[in-house]
Amino acid sequence: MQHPSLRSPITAADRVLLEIQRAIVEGEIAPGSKISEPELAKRFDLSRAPLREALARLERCHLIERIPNAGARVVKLSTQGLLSLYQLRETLEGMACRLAAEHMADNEIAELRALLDQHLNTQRVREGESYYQEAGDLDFHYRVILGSKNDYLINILCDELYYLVRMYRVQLGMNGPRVSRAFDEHKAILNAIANRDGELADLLMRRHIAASRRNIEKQLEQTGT
Amino acid sequence: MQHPSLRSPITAADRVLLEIQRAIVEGEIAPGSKISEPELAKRFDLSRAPLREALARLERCHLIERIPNAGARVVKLSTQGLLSLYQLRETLEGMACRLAAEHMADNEIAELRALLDQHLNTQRVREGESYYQEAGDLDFHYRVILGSKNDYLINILCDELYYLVRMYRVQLGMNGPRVSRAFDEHKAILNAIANRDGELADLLMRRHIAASRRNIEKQLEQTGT
DNA sequence: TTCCGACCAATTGTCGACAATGCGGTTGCC
DNA sequence: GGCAACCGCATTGTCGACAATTGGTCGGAA
Repeated sequence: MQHPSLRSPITAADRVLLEIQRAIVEGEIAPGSKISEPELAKRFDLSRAPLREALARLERCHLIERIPNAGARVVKLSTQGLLSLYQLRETLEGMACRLAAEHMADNEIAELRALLDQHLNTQRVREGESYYQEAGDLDFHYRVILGSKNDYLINILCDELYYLVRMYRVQLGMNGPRVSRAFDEHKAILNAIANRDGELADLLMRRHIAASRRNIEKQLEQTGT
Repeated sequence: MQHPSLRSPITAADRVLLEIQRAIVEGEIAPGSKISEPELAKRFDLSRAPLREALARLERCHLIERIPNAGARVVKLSTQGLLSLYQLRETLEGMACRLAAEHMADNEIAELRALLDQHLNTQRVREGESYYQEAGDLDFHYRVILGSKNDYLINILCDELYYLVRMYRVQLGMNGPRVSRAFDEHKAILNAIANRDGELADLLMRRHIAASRRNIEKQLEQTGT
């Protein structure tokens, strides 16, 4: 499965999936709250069949947890969960960087560099708007991951883990002073990839994600357990 | 989602899932062949609703590939796919080893050591029977993965990747002379974990899986592309 | 002969209703 | 008064039928 919006025919299940995904990630549906199939079916005005299809995919990207004959609940954010998630991200995205340094085409690297400059400019203009930072950051990470050319790795990171990552970042209101530093780290990672130094790219990406984790961790502890 | 057989109520979708999983892994349903929902529904004597639920989970563990409005096909084995899969396994199971060295309880390690001795004995008796080797090997890897105590990592390896790993091994008839060497490697990995040397455990597991990959790769090239 | 377009059968996506299971409140007993 | 079993209700799992889309085939025109 790839990102639904990229697949040719957009089915009803796809639409409701995107809608619910957004609602959960942005906290519109509260973490830990119960998912009622009849209620959601009525709310989106469709039958339970496509809704269940959507729920199956939501479970796949860890946004909900289902128990047979008992229903589904939205996941709860926790320090433990954040730690496990970012621990995995460090390893996987580090691996992605190493592979990207081997497999990315020269023009892909050039495009990525252009993207980075562009994001840096829009960032300077729109100081403090976390949305653009969020989008820009994700864009960079996505491209590096795709550059690994490993389909299983791409699937896990982009389809199964990233919605949850976004959920943590959005719900904890990430912006703060880390924004500009993140751009520098991206630049360094890109340089390592451009130099075909996979080992360094791996290391830098791990540190980059670890720093991001500490940042969120701090925020989460402030907000409360 | 955890392994279906471990969840309390076994639904109809679970039964047919296990059945089809087995059929695909063992090659009873040919790789690349089309999956017909009406046909399977008739074959297992149930409606298409639970069948589609099963198909969704089969897609999740990469045993089938679905295209909207066009149907599902059993995955085809390929050198490229094997490479990507084992590349990922090296990284993930290496990580699992490192975490297991940190988090496994002493009694868990003791149990794992007992398991290894037991498997070694049964292996000596049943020389050449690849089934027991297969089961024993998986058992070892599963325990190490569970020892990592990282739920996301456990989910990816045990629920999403391992059916595919088994598919490659079963369909290529893995037995050969690597059996006894694998036991020694397991032993070395366990020792590293017992010594709480995560770095070494990581390295040894990566080598262990790389060796396994080369073994299968050789077999796959002999059999044909 | 080859390419293009429309038809047609088969398959997938969706729907509404029924059956089975789990949960909460109530009642009865210790 | 506390605990346990019972019962009704809501929710999930399953079913069969209908609608929408696809892929292939047949026919016609360049």
